[in-house]
Amino acid sequence: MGASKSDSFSEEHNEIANLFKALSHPARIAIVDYLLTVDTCICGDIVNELPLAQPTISQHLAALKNANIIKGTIEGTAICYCINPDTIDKIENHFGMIRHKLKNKCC
Amino acid sequence: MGASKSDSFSEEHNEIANLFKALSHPARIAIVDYLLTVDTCICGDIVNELPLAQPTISQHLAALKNANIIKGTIEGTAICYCINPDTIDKIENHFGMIRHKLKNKCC
DNA sequence: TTTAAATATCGTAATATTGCAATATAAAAA
DNA sequence: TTTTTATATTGCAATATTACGATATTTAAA
Repeated sequence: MGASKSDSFSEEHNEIANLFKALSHPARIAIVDYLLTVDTCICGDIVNELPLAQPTISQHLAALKNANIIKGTIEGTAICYCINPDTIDKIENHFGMIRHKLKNKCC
Repeated sequence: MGASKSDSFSEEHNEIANLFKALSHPARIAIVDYLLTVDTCICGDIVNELPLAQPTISQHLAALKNANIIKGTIEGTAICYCINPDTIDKIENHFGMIRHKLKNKCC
């Protein structure tokens, strides 16, 4: 075996796990952080910010985009990426649920 | 290569990425969900709830414990796991930061 | 049209994760 | 002490992720 048995779990559990997986690498956290720090929607200068080669960063951006955590629009030869607030909301709501359920617990 | 270049990233980025990695599998999401649903701190009956073998669940529990997302206390031959609210706080604070930084952005 | 710039994709090697059978460990019960 | 119960660890096979050089693609500039 080795593959994750995603078929055995609920759609919701798979969905939220995939969001976390998209955020489970320091480079992708750094990309999100950088997108939040720069004032405008920025483009490929992320390559200059991170100690990774351009194809690697492109892959990480694709992973974030695939999970809807960022969105990008074509701008000449560049692509302008920015955070997708809707997905941030979705994750925050999940923690809201956790927080709510934790209220009546023993720990 | 293949290994993550964690040395190249900040301590903080690695730490938050590790928290997300611990939550990046549907089985571990299901475990957290179950721990939140059951009224008391529960023990090994998670094995009966999930479509995975006991050693696999033990591994997932170890991953969650290693990330401080759950904590466990020995109770006879059983171990009583429950959510660690402090770590939930830590993750929520991260999203609070994101939310705050998003306020002044263009997207 | 040719060149330059920015990003994506392909191919591949190295490493990590996932899952489970078999086995070990540890404490309660008989 | 022996057995049972609950959990952890080991070893291994299958799959996924990470990283990057080489190359493709696409659009602006010359």
